[in-house]
Amino acid sequence: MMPPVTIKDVARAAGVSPKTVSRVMNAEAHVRPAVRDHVLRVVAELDYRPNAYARSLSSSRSYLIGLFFDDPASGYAAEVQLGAMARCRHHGYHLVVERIDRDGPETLDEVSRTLQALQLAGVILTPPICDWSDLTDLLDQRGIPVVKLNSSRTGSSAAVIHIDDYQAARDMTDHLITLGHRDIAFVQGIVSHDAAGKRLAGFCDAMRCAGIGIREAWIQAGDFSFRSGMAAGDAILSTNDHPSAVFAANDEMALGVLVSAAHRNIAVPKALSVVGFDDAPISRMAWPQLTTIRQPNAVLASVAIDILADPSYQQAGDRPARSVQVPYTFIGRSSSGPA
Amino acid sequence: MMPPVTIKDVARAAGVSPKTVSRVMNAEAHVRPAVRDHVLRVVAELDYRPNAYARSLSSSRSYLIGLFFDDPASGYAAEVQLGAMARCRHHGYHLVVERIDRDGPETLDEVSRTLQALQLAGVILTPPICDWSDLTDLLDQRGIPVVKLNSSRTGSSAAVIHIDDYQAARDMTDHLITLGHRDIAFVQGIVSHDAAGKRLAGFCDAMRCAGIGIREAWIQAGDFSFRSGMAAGDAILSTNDHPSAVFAANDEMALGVLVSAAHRNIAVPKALSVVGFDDAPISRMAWPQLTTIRQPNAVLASVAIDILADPSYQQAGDRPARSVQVPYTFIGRSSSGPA
DNA sequence: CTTCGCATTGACATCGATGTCGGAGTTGGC
DNA sequence: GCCAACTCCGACATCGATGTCAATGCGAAG
Repeated sequence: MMPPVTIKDVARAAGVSPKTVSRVMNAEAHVRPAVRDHVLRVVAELDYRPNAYARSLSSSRSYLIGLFFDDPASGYAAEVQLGAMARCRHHGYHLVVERIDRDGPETLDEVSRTLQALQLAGVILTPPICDWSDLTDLLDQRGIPVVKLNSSRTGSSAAVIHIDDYQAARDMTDHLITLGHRDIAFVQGIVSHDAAGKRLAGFCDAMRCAGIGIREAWIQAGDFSFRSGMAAGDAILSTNDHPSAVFAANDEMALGVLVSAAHRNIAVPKALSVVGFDDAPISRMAWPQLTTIRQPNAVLASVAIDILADPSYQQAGDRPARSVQVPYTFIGRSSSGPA
Repeated sequence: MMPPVTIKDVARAAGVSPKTVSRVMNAEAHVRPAVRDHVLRVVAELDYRPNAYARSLSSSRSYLIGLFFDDPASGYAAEVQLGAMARCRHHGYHLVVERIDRDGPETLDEVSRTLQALQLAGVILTPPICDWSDLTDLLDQRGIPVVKLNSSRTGSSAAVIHIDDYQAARDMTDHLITLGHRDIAFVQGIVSHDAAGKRLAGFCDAMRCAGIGIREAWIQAGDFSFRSGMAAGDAILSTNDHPSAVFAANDEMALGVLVSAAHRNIAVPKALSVVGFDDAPISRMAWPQLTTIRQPNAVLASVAIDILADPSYQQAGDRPARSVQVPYTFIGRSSSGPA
């Protein structure tokens, strides 16, 4: 438990000034290769690690990136976190995770406090809070770089990273149509989410292009939760002429539909095909396993970190409005079958 | 995007010295109530928030607490995080989440770098890494306060927080026995986990106390994963004289058993009772819903934060070896029924 | 009325790094 | 052979807070 090694210790041991050590640590130009190597050797020898606080204080940069969630208890959040963490480490950043409760009375104040206290180098916003304008305004106003995941709504100066939800939903719908289904129900997510809207649109357009009518009663509301999926399933499956397939806008709701079907002894996929979206871990724990769309959330998060860690993106002012689209994958499993 | 308000600004506006403002912000003694109130008013007016980096640098305290995970993608991790975050906010701390890959070649080095760079005020360790001695040694050596969750192994100077896994497993086993089951199988977790061992012991003792023999083949290995639960289910249920109940050491594995049973058209709970442990979110998404033991992970995490935030616990040296036990709850749902 | 003690306050150094700037040494073009 | 330009490096101030310590003011004790 000796006091940590400081830059002065290194400087003394290497016979140079602290400033030179600093230059070496930051890979700046104008250091003779011989000196650089020598310093690096001493650094390795003493196992010197610059103090992030001191660095931040003097350079007014930060080595902390914020990851803001509304619901950190979802598999989605976990996946994003994993991807972000791995990439952070690569860039020498660390991840500060905060729960943002949109309905909490003091949430904005808390965020404000966090921002000023930690001077975050950037923030990653996930749905649904990425579309909360009070929050994005606050971040903009402080000039903090922001990347939004799973939302293609640019609006503010934030970068956005997403998959092509619209096309993915079309693909999935086409999958069902190709299997011979014509009576297809859809369980919506929270319609104010950008992605949820795109998924619904993809479904509708696929149906329209195939010349299949959409029955009003078969478009059910939902909020991405298991419970709402079950309720939707109950509504859809309660009559005798239920559809032959249900497309839920995410896996949790699909699971709800699955349970609702089990409740009624409707065999899946024999009497009913159920498909989801996201490829959440639970989609493999269901019975039968869910056909779904793999949304590579960890990859989305890595890309977000890459953007935030990019020095050219750190400058305040006019950040380029970037929009990155990441490819998705169709995952065929056993919950869908021929009509 | 004006520069942030500093302590000097407040001092000037209030007509006092920065030091006095500092005293007020830290609730130190020796400030006249009138002055204190006045300063607080100015602080509120200017919306001043002390810079955490500067604070840490000068006081060599830290406002960051580390939360270390092996597998951040589990529901368990999410729950812990939520509890920890809420409590951190209450104490004015922030949570830095790091994934610790025990098998990664440079993991210890990474951790070491993080520790020195961030000077964490404390670290929360979750299973299984809470029992990784190389890691705990590293933390001890740096004098960083540690709290371990879900492990009652004290060993080092760390505090431990856990439920009574042994008694909970006995309760659950008694529940099955009371329902009339005598042929009961058990799916183990990773035996090196402290909690997993306790759960097995609880099961065995409950059986022994009831005078019921344990069949060797019905104690199956597992690693807490869904997949391993399914494999265990396959092994247990493949013969015609399968047990009438299966107790899995966590919910994910119980779900695996459930799927294995569905695969064989064994009706649950009619022909087979399946119970789990943890009350993970998925336990409610299963069909039928799982009977389980609620382990209040968020509460465990809050307690951990309370301990770490306790100033008396911050001092290096001889920390009291604390061990806190938190109550669990039996949750009866529909996956278990009379034999 | 003096003196001691305590509560209150501020001046100044400090934490560990980086920004600025200027000086010394080198190169190169004329 | 001289001046410009450039490379390399260190002295010093600075970031925004807190620790230390001395100065001040006040009431109570002598």
